[in-house]
Amino acid sequence: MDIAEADGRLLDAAESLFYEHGVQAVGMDRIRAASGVSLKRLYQRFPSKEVLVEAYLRRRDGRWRGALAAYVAARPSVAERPLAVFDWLEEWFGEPDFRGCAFINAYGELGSGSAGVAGAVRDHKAEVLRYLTGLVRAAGVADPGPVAEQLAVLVDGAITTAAVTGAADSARRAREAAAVLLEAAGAAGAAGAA
Amino acid sequence: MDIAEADGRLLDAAESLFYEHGVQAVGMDRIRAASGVSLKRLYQRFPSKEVLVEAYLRRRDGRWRGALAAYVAARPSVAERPLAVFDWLEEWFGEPDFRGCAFINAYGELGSGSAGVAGAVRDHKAEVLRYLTGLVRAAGVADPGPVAEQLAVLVDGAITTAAVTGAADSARRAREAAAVLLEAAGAAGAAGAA
DNA sequence: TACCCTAGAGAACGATCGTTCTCCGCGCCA
DNA sequence: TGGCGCGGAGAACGATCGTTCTCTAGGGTA
Repeated sequence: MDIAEADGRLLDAAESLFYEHGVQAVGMDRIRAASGVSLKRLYQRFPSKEVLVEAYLRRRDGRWRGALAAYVAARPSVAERPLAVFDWLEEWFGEPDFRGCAFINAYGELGSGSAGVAGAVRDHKAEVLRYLTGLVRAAGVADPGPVAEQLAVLVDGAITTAAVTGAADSARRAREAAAVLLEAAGAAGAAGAA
Repeated sequence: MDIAEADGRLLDAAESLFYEHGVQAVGMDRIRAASGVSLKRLYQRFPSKEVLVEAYLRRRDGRWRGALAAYVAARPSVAERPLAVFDWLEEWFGEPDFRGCAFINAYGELGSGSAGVAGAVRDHKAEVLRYLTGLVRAAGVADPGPVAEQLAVLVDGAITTAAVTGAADSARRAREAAAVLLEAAGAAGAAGAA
């Protein structure tokens, strides 16, 4: 097993275990068992649990935003794309292992004690906001910043609501709200389109 | 020290420590030290940590909603009250010990492992939604359910955004969004009022 | 064939956790 | 006054944590 594969297996195991059970509830030995990588190699690649947690969050950030962007980009109309974000959320909420936002969960658990984790979470939220701002601008809103911030609030709210209630309809409600906000802000006409 | 005072001191200590550092990062001995209540009494009143955590959440739920309702009820106009929720959030976000939603934090940390905690979190969110529904109805919206759900999403999103960014302006953005949504739903004229 | 470096398996270590137990001193009732 | 029970302080216990160490086996090089 080369280094790249060991890293991948470690991060895969870390992601599924940390996300499902929380960070503190999962010991390093459990990651070793799930990954099949020895403890020695684990500590060679990630010299502490905190480093591994931050690496898990940063890789998940890239993948999560990549999957979202790929889904949204498939919509031909730029006016629909901001709303497509919420369609993607609804699909995500329906997945059986959905358990809320990994970044908010990690921040609530460790944010006050780990600067690295807090930084990864802040970076993720900032990137999402940047991405939403681009979508809103492309949809024809002259001043996209405020609306994008509103959409970001709706995204986070929909995620946490779905996590707690276990139902996916918060995505629908957030989508309807986003449509109203976009229309009020002067976006091109697709607001409200199914 | 009688039982009521011991309970109060234990829950006070649990609330400030659990909320600031997370549940798993705080040991029972630290709660004993902060409360001044002996470990023996602690376990007489709360026979396990999980029971204490759930009691902490349920007491916080009552106080949190009580403080919100008191603030909102001071607004003379029922049409303004749904928006006053976000004014209260903005004040809360500015407090130095603000660290996000205690319920979402606890759920992310323990939700998959503790049915009692998960139930307390779900009950809290359901009560908040019930309260918002009443406010929206009183503001003159004929079908308050969907709008109240949207406001609940905005509330949760504003809280988590404020927690991660450390800035209180997500409350303003959420308030503006709520005003647009209420007006679109046919609420009485105060929407958008400062 | 003899040697060395690496990696794996898992024991070991010190710390800390939730929980229980021991011991002691103080206040109440006869 | 003497005994009794309750509560406080904190040691103790077993488990588990993050991290390191030991031991051993195997493969590449002279």
